Amino acid sequence: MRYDPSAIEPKWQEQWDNARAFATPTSLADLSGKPKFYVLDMFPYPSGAGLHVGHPEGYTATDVVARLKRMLGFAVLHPMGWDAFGLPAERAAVREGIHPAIITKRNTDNFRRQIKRLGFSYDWDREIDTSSKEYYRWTQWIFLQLHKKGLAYLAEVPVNWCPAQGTVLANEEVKDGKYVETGDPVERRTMKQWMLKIPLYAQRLLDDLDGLDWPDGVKEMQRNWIGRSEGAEIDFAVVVDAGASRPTFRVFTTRPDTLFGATYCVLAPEHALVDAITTPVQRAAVEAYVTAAKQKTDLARTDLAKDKTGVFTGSYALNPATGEQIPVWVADYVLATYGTGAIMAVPGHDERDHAFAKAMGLPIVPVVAPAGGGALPTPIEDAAFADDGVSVNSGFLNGLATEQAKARMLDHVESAGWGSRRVQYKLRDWLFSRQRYWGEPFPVLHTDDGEIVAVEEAALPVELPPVDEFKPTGDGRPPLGRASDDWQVVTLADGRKARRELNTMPQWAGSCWYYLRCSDTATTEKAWDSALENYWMPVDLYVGGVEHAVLHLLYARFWHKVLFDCGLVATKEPFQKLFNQGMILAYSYQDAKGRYWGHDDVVEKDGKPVLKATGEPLKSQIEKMSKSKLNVVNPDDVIADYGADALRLYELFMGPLEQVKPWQMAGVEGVSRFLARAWRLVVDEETGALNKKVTEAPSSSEPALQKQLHKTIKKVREDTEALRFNTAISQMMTFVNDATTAATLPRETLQLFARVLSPYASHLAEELWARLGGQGLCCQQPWPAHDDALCADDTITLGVQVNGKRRDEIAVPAAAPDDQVQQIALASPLVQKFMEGKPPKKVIVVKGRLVNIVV
RNA sequence: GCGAGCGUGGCGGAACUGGUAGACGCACUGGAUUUAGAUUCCAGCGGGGUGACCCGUGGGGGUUCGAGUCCCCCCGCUCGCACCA
Repeated sequence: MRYDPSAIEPKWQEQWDNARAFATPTSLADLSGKPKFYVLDMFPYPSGAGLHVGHPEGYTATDVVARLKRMLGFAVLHPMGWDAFGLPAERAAVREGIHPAIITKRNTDNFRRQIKRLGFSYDWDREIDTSSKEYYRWTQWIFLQLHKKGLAYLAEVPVNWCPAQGTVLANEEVKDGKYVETGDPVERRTMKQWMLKIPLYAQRLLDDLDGLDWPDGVKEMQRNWIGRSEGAEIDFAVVVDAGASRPTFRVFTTRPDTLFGATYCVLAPEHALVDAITTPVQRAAVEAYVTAAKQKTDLARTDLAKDKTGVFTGSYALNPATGEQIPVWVADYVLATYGTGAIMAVPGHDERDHAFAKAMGLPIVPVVAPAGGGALPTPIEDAAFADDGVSVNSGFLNGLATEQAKARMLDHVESAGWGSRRVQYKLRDWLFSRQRYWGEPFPVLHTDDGEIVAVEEAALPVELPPVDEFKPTGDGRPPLGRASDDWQVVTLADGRKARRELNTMPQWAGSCWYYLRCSDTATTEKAWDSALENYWMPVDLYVGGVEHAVLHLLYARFWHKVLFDCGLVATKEPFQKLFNQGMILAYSYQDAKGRYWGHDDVVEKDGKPVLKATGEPLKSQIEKMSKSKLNVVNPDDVIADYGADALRLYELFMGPLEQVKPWQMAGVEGVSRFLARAWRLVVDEETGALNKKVTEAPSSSEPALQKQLHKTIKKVREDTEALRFNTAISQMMTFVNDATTAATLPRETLQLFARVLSPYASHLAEELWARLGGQGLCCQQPWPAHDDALCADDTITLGVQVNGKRRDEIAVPAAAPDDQVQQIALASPLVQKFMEGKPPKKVIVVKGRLVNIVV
C-alpha cells in the first residue's frame, strides 16, 4: 500500500470541513484569554487564467505559520478573499457580452476550488468578495467618512489619461509615461475627477514606517515615494517697465545656500505667469513652445530627458540676494506638478541647471567650494558641483559650511521677507475616480445647481445598475451613463432632482480595508465590530508580492490612519509585519527560430534540453511564467501527479521565501520522495498494516532517534516562526532519514513527529496520526515541547587547526572544560605533526566549535 | 545616472552574533533487491594529485589566531526610482 496522496488528501479535507477545524470563533467571549495571531495573505485578483504555482507560495507560508500558531495555543485569524473589482473582468465582459459579475463569479469559483485543493486552513466562513454589495456598501461608507473629513474633493485637474484603457490613472500607476500594468501609453488631460488628500498624511505615513517590521526595501520605496524634502520658498519679482504692477513668482529650493549663484529662473510651461511676463518679441516663440509641451505625452517628455529645451520669456527677475537681474525662461524640465512649478536655477551646483545653462549659453557662477579648501574636481564650466562644501561668492554666507549656510540663509530669507521655510513632498493627491463600470459607485449626487450631496448612510449601498453594454456612452460619458434614469436621477428629500456620479472607484479601494472586515464578517449593521477589531488588529503577518510595495500598502495605510482619526480603529498602522515572497520563475524552451515549446514537448538528453519529437536541441532560460512563453506551471497538474502536500512542501523547500527562484519539477519529485519515506515509517507497504518496526516502548528506548526528534521539534518551530521554511523542512528530512535506518520506531516518537509534520504536510500528518492511533485531529493537537537536554549532544566533534588551517578532528565530551579540550587537541598525532615540534604560542578554544593552535 | 540588494559545487540552496564551507534536496556514478523497468535500499559525489598533499565561497588588497561572513577597490547580475529643484 503505497503513499497515495489522491486517496488521503480529499478525505482529510472533508474531515477538517466537517469538524469546522479552522473556523475562528466569532464572539469575543470565545476568544478572550487566548493570545491572538492574525496572519493574512494579500487577496488575489481572480483572473481568468486561474492559479499558477506562484500564488500558493505565500499562501503556503502563511498557512504553515497559522497551523503552527494554532498548535501553540493562539487564537488564529486566517482569512482569504478576492480583490474582485478590476479592469480585466470588465474587458472580458465587453468582449464576451457577459456581465462582469458573472465572469468574476466564474473566476472566483475556480480560484476557490484550486486553493481549497491545497488544504489551506482558511476560515472560509469569512471569505470576502470586494465586489459583493454587502462589502462595497462599506467601502462606500468609508468614502463618505473621507468626504466628511474634507479629504475627498472633486476638481478639474490634469490627469493621467490612458486611451487604451479608456480611463484615468493614479500617479502611482504611471511610470515612464506608461500604465504600469499593461505598458499602454498615458497622456495628460484635464478632467473633473475625485481626488483624495493623501499628502495631508505624508508626514505621518513617513514617521510611522519606523515602528514597522517591514523589509527595509519596501520602507525605503515608500519613503522615496513620499519624497520629503526641506527647503525654502523664495519670491522673485519680475522686472517690468515703470508704472506696471510688479508680478512675483515663487520658487522652491532645497539649496537656499546657493541663492547667490542663481543666474536665471525657469517656469514650467504650464505655469500661470508665463503668459503675463512674456514680452512681445518672445511671444511667438514662447507660445509655440508651450503648445508643443502640452501636446507631448508624458512618455515623450521623459524620453527626451537628456536634451534640455526651453525658451526665453524676454523678462527678467531680481535675484533678491545679489540684486541682479536674471533672465526668466520657460522649460519643460521644470515640472508644473512639483513645488511651485518654478525654480531658481543654480547651474554651478545643480546638474540639470548646468546642462540647461550650457545648452542656452547662460552664465555659471560657483558659490560653493569643496570643504577641504581644494580646487573643484572639475572646472565649473564642465560640471556642476552638487556636493556640500563651503560657501564662496555669497556675501554674508562666505566661509560657512553648506549646513550652516542653509540655516543662515533660511533665517535671512524669513527676516528679509523674501519667503519662508517649507517642507515639500513628492506625494500628490490621489486620483480616485475611474471611468469604468466594474467598481464601487460613488455614493454622491450632483444637483442641477452644481451642489454635491452625499448619499445617506442608510441608503447604502449604491448598487451598480444594469446596463446594456459595459462601454462608455457614445458621447464619452462613463459606462454608468448607460444606466436608466431610474438609477441616474434621484429626488432629494427637499424635492430637488439630482444625478448620480457616473465614475467608479479604483480597484485599490476595496483592498484598502479588507483586513478590517475580516475581523468581523458577520455584522450587517456596521463595517466591523470595534471590540473584535480591537482584539485582532494589527495584522501580525501580512504576506504578498513586492509589486504592492507602494500602491496598495500606501493607500491602505492612508485609509487606516483616517479611520484612526475618526476613532474607528485602535491602531495607527494596519500591518505590523510585512513579508514579500519572491517571484517563482520557470524554465522556458526555444528552438532555433525562437519559437517557444512547452514543458511537455521537451526532454533532457545528455543534460541538454531537446525537442521530444525531432531531437532538435533547444535553448533554455529561466523566465517569468507567462502564457506566451508556455512555461506556466499549474498547481492542478502538480497536485494530480504528486499531491497537495508535495506541492506545499516544495513551494517552501525551494529556497528562502523572499527569494526569486526557478520552479523545477525534479524538486517536487524530491519532496514527494521524502513524504513517501515518512509514510513508510508508519505503514508497511506490503500489508498496509503498521510498520513492523513500530514498538510500544517509550521514545527513550531509541535514544539517538529521540535526540534527533527533539532537535527537530525545536528547529522546526524556531525556523517556522522566523519564516525559514526551507531549513525547517530539511531538518524534517534529516529526521526521516535517521528514522528510516533506526532499528525500532517507538510509536510515541512517530506520533510526536506527525505533529511536527502537521503544519507542513498536513494531510499526510493526519493520516499517520490516525494510523498511529492518535485521538482527534492531528492539526488540533498541541505543539510538542522539546527537551533542551535532549537537543544537546553528549560528545561533540571539534575541528583542530594549527595556525588557522584545519588539521584534525577530535571528539570530546560536550561538557569538557577548555583546558581538557586543549589537552586532547595537543595530543593528536596529526596536530603534533603540523606543529613540527614547536611549542604552542597561543591556543584558542571556541566552545563547541574548534581549537586553534598557533605556533 | 541615483538608491537598495545579491554573487557559495553540474543545479536549488545550507553555514545562528567572524569559528570544522557545501546541511537538505535534485542531477550524476557504482552496488543491492527485482524476470525487466519503475519503486526501494546502501555507498560515492567542489577541483586537482588520486598516498595521510595542495587549491577553493565573482576578482584584487586589508583587518584577525581565524573571513563566505568585517573594511577598501574592481567586475558581474537583479530590483526600485528616474528632470521631484
